[in-house]
Amino acid sequence: MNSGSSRTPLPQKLPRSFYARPALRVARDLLGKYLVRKSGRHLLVGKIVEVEAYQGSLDPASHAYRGKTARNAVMFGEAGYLYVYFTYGMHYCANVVSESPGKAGAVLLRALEPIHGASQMIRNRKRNGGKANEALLTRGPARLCQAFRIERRENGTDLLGDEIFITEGEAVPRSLVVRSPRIGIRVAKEKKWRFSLKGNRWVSA
DNA sequence: CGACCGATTGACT
DNA sequence: GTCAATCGGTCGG
Repeated sequence: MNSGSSRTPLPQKLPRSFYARPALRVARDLLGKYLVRKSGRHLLVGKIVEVEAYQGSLDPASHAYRGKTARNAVMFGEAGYLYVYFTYGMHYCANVVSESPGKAGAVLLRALEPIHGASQMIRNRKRNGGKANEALLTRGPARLCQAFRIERRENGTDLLGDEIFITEGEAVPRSLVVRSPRIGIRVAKEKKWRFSLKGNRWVSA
C-alpha cells in the first residue's frame, strides 16, 4: 500500500466496507478520520471534526428524497464515492456516499481541522476569492471545499482512488462525540443527525 | 417557460 | 442580528 520511498507513510485508506453502512453509523465513525487530497506535489490533510448524515428516501432534507436525478445520481451508486453539489449559485459542498446502491445515504463534510498543507489551503481559498481568515479555513462545508479545491469535477470521485481519500486518523472516545440537529435545513429539524467533536475550535457552530 | 429557493458565506445596519 | 450574491434544480402553469 505504501509506495516504497515514503518516509512518513499515511495510514491505510478506509475500505469500501466502511462506507457501505447506514449513514448515521458512517457519520459518527468519520469523526477523527483524515481527509486526504493529493494533487501534484501538494498534500492536503484535514481531520474530520463535524459531519451530518442524510438518509436518502427516508429523509425529507436529503437531495435524494424525491428519487434519482442527474444531479444526485452519485448518491444512488456504490458507497465510498464523493457526492459534490453546487448551491446558492456559488458554493460547493462535499458528501461521502454511504449505504448500499439504491439507498442513497450520504454524509456531509461540514468542518475539518487542518493537519497538513494549511498554507496551500490558504492559497486555494484566496484563489477562489475567499478571505484570508485562517480561523475559518476549513470551518463550514463550502469553505472546506474551497480549501481542498473540491468543485464540480470532483463529483463522483472514488474515495478508494489515489486523488481524494480518507484514512484512519485519531481515535475518538464516545465522550467527545456531540449529536445535534443539522444546520441550515427547513425540514426534519428535530433529527439529531449532526455529529461533531466536543470543544474542537474548527467545528462550525 | 417563469418563479421560487437552497445541506452557505461574507458584508454590514 | 439582517441581508445580498448568484445560478441550477425543481415545480407549477
